[in-house]
Amino acid sequence: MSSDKPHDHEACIDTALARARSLCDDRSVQLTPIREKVLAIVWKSHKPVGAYQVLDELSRTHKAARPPTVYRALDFLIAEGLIHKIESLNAYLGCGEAGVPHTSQFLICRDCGTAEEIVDPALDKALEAATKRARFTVERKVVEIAGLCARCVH
Amino acid sequence: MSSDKPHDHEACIDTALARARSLCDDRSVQLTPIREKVLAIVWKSHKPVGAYQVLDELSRTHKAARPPTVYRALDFLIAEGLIHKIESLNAYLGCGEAGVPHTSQFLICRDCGTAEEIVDPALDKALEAATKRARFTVERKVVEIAGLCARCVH
DNA sequence: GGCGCGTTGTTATGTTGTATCATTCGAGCC
DNA sequence: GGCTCGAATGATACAACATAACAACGCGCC
Repeated sequence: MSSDKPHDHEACIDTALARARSLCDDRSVQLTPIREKVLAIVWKSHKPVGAYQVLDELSRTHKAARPPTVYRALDFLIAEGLIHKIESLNAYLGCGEAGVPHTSQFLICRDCGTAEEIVDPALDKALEAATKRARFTVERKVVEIAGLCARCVH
Repeated sequence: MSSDKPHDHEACIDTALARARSLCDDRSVQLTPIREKVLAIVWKSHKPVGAYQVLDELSRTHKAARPPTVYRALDFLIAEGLIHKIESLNAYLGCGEAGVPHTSQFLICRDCGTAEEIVDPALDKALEAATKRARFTVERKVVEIAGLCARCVH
């Protein structure tokens, strides 16, 4: 997230969950309790979360949870565009633009650990131009910028 | 690589190794036999290579090789800018622009497996503008586009 | 000769992700 | 009611990727 002031993160989670429920309903796919719980865990912060960290949390309420439980839920959520995988961290992050077509670009702070999803049409355009020039058919874009966010650079 | 015609890959490897030797010499760092061998293995193709695949190859001539052997060599080569890590594949690729400051952007074909390193000033500029706007201090950029290359799309 | 430092050897372990098959459960149908 | 089918989950095992920690070696240098 980009706000410089603290935000009501409970509301933030609630919004994300409500939107997820609505989207899954529209698409006639099942946001099961496990999937919803995993989504909530990922949304607990704006920091990318590892799959085994999700597993730890999930285990508290769901003793049967095993790695495949988590990975299946994560795969579902990614397929539905509700979360993103941060490749450079092997971690997962709630998508703030779920349901809106967009490409994912991230600013990841190595100090506070937060990852901000940015939407930059100019960057998209540059990417498109570059791939078109190479006659490359794009299926997936990974843009992950690591460094220090505005708050941590001081 | 971007050429549509086959190229002399032996020459390609030789060039990369020669440049690496020259750069390491300039910098007074040691391109030891293990490191050079690992670099040669990575350069055997223009496809990203996994660390354990490197280990398999290295083991043929170097029986003592273990995971740390390989990862130390890879870390050295990355630090010297001689190879890149492709985060979305957990694999490593020879850098065609070693010694020249540049940001790494890759077009990765899911069909033939080749990864082409592109240099696109417009893309760089867009990235810079986006991060500047967010007052984000960049340390590392990961741009990896997956899809189908011009040869495989047909 | 002994010290410091960079490199490699060695063993063990940590972290991330999948394969495979069994089981459950609800919707639609006869 | 009993069937079947498919989606989701349970359960076990394993594969793939990466690092920790300490020992040993070799070489330049005082």
